[in-house]
Amino acid sequence: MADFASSPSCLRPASNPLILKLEHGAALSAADKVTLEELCARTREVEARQDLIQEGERPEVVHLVMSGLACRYKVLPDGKRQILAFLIPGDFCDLHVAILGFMDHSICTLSRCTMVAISSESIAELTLNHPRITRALWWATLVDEGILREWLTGMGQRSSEAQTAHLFCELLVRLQAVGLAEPNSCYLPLTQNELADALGISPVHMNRTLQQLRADGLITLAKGVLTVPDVARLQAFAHFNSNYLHLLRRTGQA
Amino acid sequence: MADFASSPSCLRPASNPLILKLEHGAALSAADKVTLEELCARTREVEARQDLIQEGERPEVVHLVMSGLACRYKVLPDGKRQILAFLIPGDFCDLHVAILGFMDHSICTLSRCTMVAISSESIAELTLNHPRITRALWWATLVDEGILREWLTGMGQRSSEAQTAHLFCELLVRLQAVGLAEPNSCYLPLTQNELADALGISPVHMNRTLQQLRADGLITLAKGVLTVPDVARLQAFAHFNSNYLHLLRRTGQA
DNA sequence: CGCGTCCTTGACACCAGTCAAGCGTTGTGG
DNA sequence: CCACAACGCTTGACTGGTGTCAAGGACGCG
Repeated sequence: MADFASSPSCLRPASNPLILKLEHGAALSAADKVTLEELCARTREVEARQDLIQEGERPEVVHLVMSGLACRYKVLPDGKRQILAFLIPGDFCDLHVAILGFMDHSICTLSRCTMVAISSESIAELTLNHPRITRALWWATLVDEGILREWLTGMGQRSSEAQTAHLFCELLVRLQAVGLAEPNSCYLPLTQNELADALGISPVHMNRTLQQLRADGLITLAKGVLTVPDVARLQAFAHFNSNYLHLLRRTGQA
Repeated sequence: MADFASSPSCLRPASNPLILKLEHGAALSAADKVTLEELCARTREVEARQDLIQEGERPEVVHLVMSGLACRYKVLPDGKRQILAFLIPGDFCDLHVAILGFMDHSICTLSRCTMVAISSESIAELTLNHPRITRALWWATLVDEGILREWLTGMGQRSSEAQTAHLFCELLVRLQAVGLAEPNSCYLPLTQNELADALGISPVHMNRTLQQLRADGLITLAKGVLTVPDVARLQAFAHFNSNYLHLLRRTGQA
C-alpha cells in the first residue's frame, strides 16, 4: 500500500482515463488529446458516500470521474434505492443535462474520488470546434445506453448468480479499457449492500449469491479486490459478450 | 372500427408523430418541420411480429415508426426474451448505429406498423445543416436512456403491480404526446406474454398482476385497449412522475 | 366446425425477502 | 492497552412472493 496514490489497483489511473476511454470509441488526433488533457486540468477530491448531484438539480457544470468509483441511483418514496450505473474513471456523470436541463436521478461517490468539473461553455465549444471529440462523446453516451439495456436484460432474465457474474465481467473489461485492472483482478470497493442495490436483490441474497460464486471457484471478492481466476470461465458462465460495450480496440476476450 | 385506418386509437396518427414528439424536446422552425415531413415521405407497411433488425446487423438505413407498435428486445442463449423498450409512432429504432456501427439488440413489430427508412446520408445532412433538429434527435436519445433507467428502477425495486401500473402511466403519457391517446385510454395491442417479457416476470404472474389492478379499479385492459378510469389515482399508486420523460409541453398530469 | 392463440385458474414447489442474531474487523477514546 | 462502538459480513429460521406445470375456457379465423 506504499504507492496507494499511484497504483492502478486503487482506481487511480496513471494516464488520463477520459482519453483512454474515448480512444475506444473514436480516432483522436494528438491535438484532440491535448484539448481533452487541458479540460481535465482542475481536479477536486471528494470523500466516499457524498452526493455529487441530486435528482431535480440543474448543474451548470459537467462532472467527470478521474479516479475512484461513483454511481447513478434513484430512491423511491419508500426508501428503496436502485443503483443505475457504476461510474469509473473516464465516465461522465451528467453530460446529458446540457440537453435535458435537469437530472432525473442522483449521483454519489462510493469511494474517495477525484472529480473534474467542466463548464457548459467548454462543452459547447467542443461540440462546435472538435467534431472527433463530439463524436466520441456521442459514442460514450450510446455505450451507457447499451449498458443499461444489458443490465435490464440481466435483471429480468438472468439468475442472480449469472447476473452478478455478468456485472463482474463488465466491470473488469471496462476497468481494463482505462488501464485500471490486471488481466484477472481489479480494485472494486463495493459493499454487498451496494451490489444488492445495483442488481435489484436483497443484501442477504447478495451474500449467498457471492458465496455460491466463490464456492464454484469463479471469483473471489474480499477487501475491495475482485479476483477472477479464469476469466474465460466466468464469461462463459455469465454468457458474457462484450459487444454491447462497443470497444473498438478490445481489451478482454469474448 | 369503420375508420380503422385513420383512428388515433389504433396508433395511426393524424399528423406526423415524429414532429409532434420532437416538439416536446426542442423548438422547431416551420422550415425544420418541412424538412422532417419530407424525410418521412416514403413509408412501408410491415406485418405484426416481423423482425426489422437483428442483433449484430449493420443497417445502412435508420428506421422510424410512423404507426403501430414495435419493441427492442434481446434473447438469451436459453431462449428467454427481455423486451427493452416499446417503440411508438415517432420513435427511432436504430438511430445509434450511425455511431456504434452494429446493433446490440433486435427490433420487431408487435402490431402492423408503418415504417420509414431514412438513409444515413440524410441523417448526416441533418446533423450538418439543421442544428435544431440535431438537438431534438439528441434529446430523443437521452429520453430513451431516461426511460431505461426508470424501467431498471421498476424492475429492481417496485412490486409487480406498481411496475405494471408505472408502465401504463408511461405509455399513456407518451402516446398522448404524439396525439395517440385519449385522456384516459389508449390503444395498446400487447399480449400478456409480451408485457411479461418487458417487466421481467412470468406470464402467469403477469396475468394475476393485471387481475389485481383490475380488481382495484385502477385499469381495464381488454381487446387491445387500455382504459384508466382515474389517471391521477393510477399515477399515485405507481408513484409515477413524468419528469424522466423530459417533455417540454406536458401532456399528462404528475 | 376445428384449430390456434391467448387468457384464466388451481396446485405445488421453491427461490428470494425478511427478521434477527452473531461474528469479525476497524477505528476511536478512555 | 483495552473497551467499546460502528460497520459490514455471515448465518439460520421462517414466510411469502413468484415460477412452473397443467388443464380448461374464450375468442377469432380459416
